[in-house]
Amino acid sequence: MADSAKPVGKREGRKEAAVAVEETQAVQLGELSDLLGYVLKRAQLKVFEDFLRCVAPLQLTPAQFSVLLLLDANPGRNQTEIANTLGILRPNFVSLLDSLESRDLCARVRSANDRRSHILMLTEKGRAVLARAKKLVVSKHEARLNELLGPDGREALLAMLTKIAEEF
Amino acid sequence: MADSAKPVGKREGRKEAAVAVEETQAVQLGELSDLLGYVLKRAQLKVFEDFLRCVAPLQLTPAQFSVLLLLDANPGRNQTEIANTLGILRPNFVSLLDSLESRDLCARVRSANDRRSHILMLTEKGRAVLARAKKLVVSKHEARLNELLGPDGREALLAMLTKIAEEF
DNA sequence: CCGTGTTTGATATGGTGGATAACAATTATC
DNA sequence: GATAATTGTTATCCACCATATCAAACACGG
Repeated sequence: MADSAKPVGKREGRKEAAVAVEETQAVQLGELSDLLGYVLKRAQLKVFEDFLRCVAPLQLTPAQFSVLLLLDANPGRNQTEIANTLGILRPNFVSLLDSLESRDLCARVRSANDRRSHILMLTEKGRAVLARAKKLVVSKHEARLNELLGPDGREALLAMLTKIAEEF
Repeated sequence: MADSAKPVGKREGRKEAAVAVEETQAVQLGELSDLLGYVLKRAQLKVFEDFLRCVAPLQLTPAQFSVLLLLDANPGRNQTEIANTLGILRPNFVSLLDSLESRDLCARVRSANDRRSHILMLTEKGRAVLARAKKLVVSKHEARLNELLGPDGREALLAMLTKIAEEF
């Protein structure tokens, strides 16, 4: 703290010099841009983000939407079966179902065969909401992806991702 | 509970009957298999899972690895800059850095120009670990993806995901 | 200079998902 | 009929993400 504490270089304090000379030079991603896992996660976040926007009027998360879809395609199944196919652990599936049931989108019905299990089914409202959600997803969400990648690009992407998801 | 409570059919008690007749029929994914977001997330989980396995000997998560990569490619940057380019919020980046610094993989050095900020740098050990991690990632992780998709397939996938991550 | 506003790293905190253990009720098995 | 397994549930823990706030340090206008 003898002669120059700040006087060091107010004239081009590295920030101003940067603006003039190098515009604060952006951070280089480097090899990160070749890391499939990194780009994959980034893309996934963007896609989910857009999904939420597109289906916002119906207040459905990707997980909730996927449950409604499964219930519609698989009537008569119980919680364990639905949760398993979605890769959700049974304990965590309970509150997810609670949220849907509290909104009267689906219902748990005690099975007659096995009184331990709950048969899951969509309510009328659930079917209606699902139908509207599907339309939003197709007309806004997937449409935007189609626009960005092209129909064939989207198919190719889907095929490769499916391969990874199933065989990796 | 009059005549047959259990006697209903021990011989094919609905589970056994299923095994014989329908093998407990798998739950149908239905339209879920065409939902890009769903497949994308599934694939992402698989890839991260494999990454963890491949780089397990070095005890590095994808996030930690990406930080080491960035520090190596961008010497002299501070926490805010690194965190921002990774999409990590500054508060959450603190503990992530703590974990790396406590293992002596990187270090925070007070900047001379701006004594608020910490210049981040890899330690010798950090560089060594990063080098070993890179080898594992390339030789095991990315190699497996190459094997599954083919070199051109992997490139095409990377290109489309990058497009989504950047332009979506 | 000085006061106001901003930035940086940090802490605290809340919310959400994922994972395990344990439990009562029910069913399966022998 | 006793023992084991399954189903839904609760409780709990941990990892991530997000917001508000703070002290220290800087920037800037008067």
